[in-house]
Amino acid sequence: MFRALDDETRRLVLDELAARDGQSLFEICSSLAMHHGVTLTRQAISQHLATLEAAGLIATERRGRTKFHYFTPGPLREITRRWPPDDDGTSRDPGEANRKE
Amino acid sequence: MFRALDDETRRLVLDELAARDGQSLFEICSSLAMHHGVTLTRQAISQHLATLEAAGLIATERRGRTKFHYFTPGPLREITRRWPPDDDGTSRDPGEANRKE
DNA sequence: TTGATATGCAAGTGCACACTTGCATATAGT
DNA sequence: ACTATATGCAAGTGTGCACTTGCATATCAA
Repeated sequence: MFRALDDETRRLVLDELAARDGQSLFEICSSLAMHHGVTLTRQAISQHLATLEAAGLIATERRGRTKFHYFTPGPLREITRRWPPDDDGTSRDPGEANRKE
Repeated sequence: MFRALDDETRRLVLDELAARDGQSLFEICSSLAMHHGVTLTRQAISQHLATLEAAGLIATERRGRTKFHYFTPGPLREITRRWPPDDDGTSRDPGEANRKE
């Protein structure tokens, strides 16, 4: 799952599906090219989709010769579950102790 | 940041610091060995800490010859900010429930 | 100073992954 | 049947990263 998120193309795919769910492979390809200037081959995107599906971040549904993809953000909750926000009770300090990057 | 999370050792480091904040490099090394059976060289852990610091996930404070490390989970919030929980119940994919894993 | 502690820098190795190319498979329309 | 559409499988390539080894630097105590 963390590995699936460690790729900007895959993160953009999630963005695209979050914006418009249920796209096919070709639709995702053109959407990525349109909105984000990603010019990868169809096979590359297909492999990314397989990775995302293996991570449980997207679900697929096959209808006829087309495969539709849906964003399933469930696994993302594992992150905040593992490292919950450091809420020490005090009001949220906008200063936020570290000021780098 | 996502790349920093894409490594089990680094995730365990975050777990360790979340459990006991302000550990030194050697303390982290022994903690990882004790609790998780991680037997890496000190330099390897040091490189991981540098990666985590570059990602803004930990902050360091040098006192004397010792460097203390603190967990700063702020950047993790970017994840839920980018893909907020899908709480609208209008999913149009029937049978979309996670059935894998 | 000498010696022990705690960390930093740099080069080398092996492997995993992103991407491509080429061919195969399945479905829909005529 | 034939053709176009939509996706899948498999092998090859290049690069980045995790980890190690070796040496250097900085701080504390005697």
